[in-house]
Amino acid sequence: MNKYYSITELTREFGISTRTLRFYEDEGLIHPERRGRTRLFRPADRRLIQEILRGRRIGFTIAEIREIIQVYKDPPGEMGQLRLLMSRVEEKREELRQKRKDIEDTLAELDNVEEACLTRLAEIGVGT
Amino acid sequence: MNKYYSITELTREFGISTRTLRFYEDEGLIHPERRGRTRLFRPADRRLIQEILRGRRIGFTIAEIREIIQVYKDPPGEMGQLRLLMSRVEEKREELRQKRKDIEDTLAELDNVEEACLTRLAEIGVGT
DNA sequence: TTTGACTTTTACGTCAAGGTCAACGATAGT
DNA sequence: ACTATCGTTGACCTTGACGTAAAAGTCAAA
Repeated sequence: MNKYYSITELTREFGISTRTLRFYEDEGLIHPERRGRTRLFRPADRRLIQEILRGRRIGFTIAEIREIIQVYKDPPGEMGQLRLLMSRVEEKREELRQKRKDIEDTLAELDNVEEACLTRLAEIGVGT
Repeated sequence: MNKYYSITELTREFGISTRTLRFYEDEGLIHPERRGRTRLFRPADRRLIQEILRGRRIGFTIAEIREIIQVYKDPPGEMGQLRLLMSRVEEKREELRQKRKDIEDTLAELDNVEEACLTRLAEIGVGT
């Protein structure tokens, strides 16, 4: 069985362009199979793309995403490397926690904006 | 009294460049006062810059940030405009909620990475 | 067999968000 | 008077993440 996805199938599912997927391959993020020159994406490739897009949404660069992928498929074996990796992971987490806070603050602000809008609408409504 | 901040004072506080602040002025995000040609930033400007940087951290573009600022200083008075604004605000909120979820998922993943690292370190430690 | 939908590679274009550099003015310290 | 430090404008440069167009191959349906 082993279903394959075509490139446009995936671009449609994820709302991205073929250029983007080819670009991600050039950048070493994904490695779809080939039949002749044509790319064949397997479920694992699909899941990887989902993760890439998630990384993109939260503002990771291609380089950062590549790095995370590397860690997953090939965790370093040497001690110093491991420690280095861990400290970099901790940095990333701190950054993400900050970002989460930023988002929560902004969501709260947007609540205010919405309320102000509703008030304003009521005023106008009354005047009409 | 009415304290003023100099441009470098602010760049140091926020870890950004003078170019960035001047760029934000060109883009109409801030409007510091002037004494001659020199910019004078007031506390209100400073707070605005903080909000701009928060927007930047969560991935808003300059245009989006400008738009939000506009809403704050000049909420639309016309009904259709208000409805339009509210729907756009709701879109933004949905986007932010998605982003928050992405961040939480990624934080969970980074937990796993860290654990894997610790396990690996223990293995190496034992072998040493 | 021609049309249409899909695929490929190569290569130049674009856009946002600043970086960088030049050339200069104002002010303060030595 | 000289040097440092901080400020200005204006112009071009850079980087990341793709967009877009050209030229061509594959395959199924009409």
